[in-house]
Amino acid sequence: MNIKEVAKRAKVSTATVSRTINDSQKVKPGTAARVRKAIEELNFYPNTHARTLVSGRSRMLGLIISDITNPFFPELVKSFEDQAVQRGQEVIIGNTDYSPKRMSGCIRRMVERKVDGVAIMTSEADAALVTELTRRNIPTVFMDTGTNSAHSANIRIDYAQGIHEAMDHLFSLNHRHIAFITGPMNLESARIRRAAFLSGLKYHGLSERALIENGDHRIEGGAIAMGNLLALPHPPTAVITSNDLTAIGALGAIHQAGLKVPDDFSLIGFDDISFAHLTQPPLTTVILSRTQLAVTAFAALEALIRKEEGPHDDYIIPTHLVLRGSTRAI
Amino acid sequence: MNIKEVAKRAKVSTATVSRTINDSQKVKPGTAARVRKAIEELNFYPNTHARTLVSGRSRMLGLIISDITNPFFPELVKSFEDQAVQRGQEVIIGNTDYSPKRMSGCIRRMVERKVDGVAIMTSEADAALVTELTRRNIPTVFMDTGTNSAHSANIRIDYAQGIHEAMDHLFSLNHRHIAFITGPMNLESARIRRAAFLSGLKYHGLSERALIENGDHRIEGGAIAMGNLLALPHPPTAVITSNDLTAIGALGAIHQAGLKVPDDFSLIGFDDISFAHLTQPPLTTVILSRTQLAVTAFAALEALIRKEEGPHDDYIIPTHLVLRGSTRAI
DNA sequence: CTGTTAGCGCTTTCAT
DNA sequence: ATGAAAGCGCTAACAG
Repeated sequence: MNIKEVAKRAKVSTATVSRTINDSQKVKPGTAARVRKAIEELNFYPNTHARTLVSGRSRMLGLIISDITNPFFPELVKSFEDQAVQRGQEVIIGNTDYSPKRMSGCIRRMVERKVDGVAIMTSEADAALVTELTRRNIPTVFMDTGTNSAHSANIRIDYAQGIHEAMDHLFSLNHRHIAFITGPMNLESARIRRAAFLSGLKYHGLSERALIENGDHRIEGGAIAMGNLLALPHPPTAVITSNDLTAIGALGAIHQAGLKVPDDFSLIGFDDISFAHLTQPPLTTVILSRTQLAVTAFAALEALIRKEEGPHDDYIIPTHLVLRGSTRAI
Repeated sequence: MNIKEVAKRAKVSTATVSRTINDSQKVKPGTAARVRKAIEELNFYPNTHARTLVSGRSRMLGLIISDITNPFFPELVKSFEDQAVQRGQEVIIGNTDYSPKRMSGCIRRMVERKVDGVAIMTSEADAALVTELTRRNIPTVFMDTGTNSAHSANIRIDYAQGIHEAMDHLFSLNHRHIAFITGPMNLESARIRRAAFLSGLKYHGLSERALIENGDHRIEGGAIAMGNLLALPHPPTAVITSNDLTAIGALGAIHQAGLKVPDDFSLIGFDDISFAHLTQPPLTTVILSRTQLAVTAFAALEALIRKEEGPHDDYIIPTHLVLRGSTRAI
């Protein structure tokens, strides 16, 4: 079942069938209709691999993420795929599992499959591994890392805004002794959040009371860090965490200690993963819209693929505080 | 950059390069080494589309799921992809969003991309839509629906086992008034769970006290159903739900009413989504291993693709109760 | 063991 | 507006 059979049935050449499939203007409506009828009758689907081979465009996009089971990613993946499918593009996904080795494997797969572009949405991207892409001039979009160039774009996330909103909120609730639980310090994005906390403290004239514990962006780390905070002679009255998983761990530690949120502690997370509003109490947190991120990344990638030249706008994703039940005034 | 340039550089024919790439035995080690060196130096990656075109095999698999943001799926997707990547296969994912129309779109994409096989892991599969696959003799694996044939296999999930284990557990805890909150009754898998509850009741001689509320496999439905149960003159002492989301909704309703789990109610979920152990208290639930499901589906698909004839074994995934903190004796 | 060559199904000049 | 024909990069006979 191929274009030849369609051509035979419609009594035209394969070129005309091809033109019809590709909506070329130069086909007489009557002829096109005959071709379409034949396609319908034969249940013909064009072979994308043959098309790719000759056109050089695969209509496939790569999407590299850290781990689909990390609740940050599914929504991102879904929105990105929706965009792609709407435009007739396919998405192939790469899970790096936070490993540089697997990352380079992902990139290799993308190159082999001749993707038209790739979005690297991991927080731990390693610039060195991406040379394979740049060398081949494959359009690439990064999150948080990398720079804008002819074949790549960087989506910046404004972590600071959300953190500052969280601190303003806590400040207005009379909290003056606020702690921060970080993510892993080898992550650029975790360092940015930590820095935003520090600058917020400064803004409110609280710099001398900086209270920081290290977490790992996982539940366990949050629980341990919170334990340390609770053991302090003067524990903080409020805690901001580098992500929601950390906050969930902290919440557990607080409960474990027989204390309550928000009565004894105010707690604010970051990310707004889907489970954040299901905790007891529902977690006040900072939203980073994965949909917005996906839509922006896709648009940036498309622009790159279409080689839209000129200094494109900076892509930047805002973050915002969303109030739920885990904070209260003292 | 293609096989020709590699051939030129290694001073062999393209056929020899192809043989080397494909680990054909008929290449003299020395020649193979020279070819590999050239590949390395030129940074050559074979074009998969050309390979597909000539070999007829795309080394791509389709995986159709309902919705990647439904916590049931990410783990399934990850395990399936892991298997595939290990064997040099790519996975393209289709989200049906529970819509037959989108399902048929997914299938069309799979056919166009010439996938070697497809795993349909939605619970709401519509047999009619799949004819496109069967007509083209594309190996297909289903979950819960469909039958075993030359080009398709069915993975059965033993929902009843887990439900019965849950009921035995509750019975041993002296619960005699047990309710069940169902999923949407148009889902075969939800009907099976409901039937398992009924048969369990019968087994324990409790048939005359069947107490069933309808849910929708979402949080809201669970909350509403639990509200109805709480409003009863004689509320049950324990509740089993058709999935974890329903249990989380029920948990919220119980808390809302000022009651506690497991003190006032015992609660058991189903699925063991990743958040199930993060609730307060951690949810006792029935595990359906997504990893096992993915591994089995992948193996079944591979067997089909290799055309391993003969009446293959029935594929069946067990389910088991996992004890956590939401049940207690009365 | 290695080379030559005919396609795989499609798009795209170049003619007509 | 349509057709003929030359490849896209690779694999798989078939020859040697």
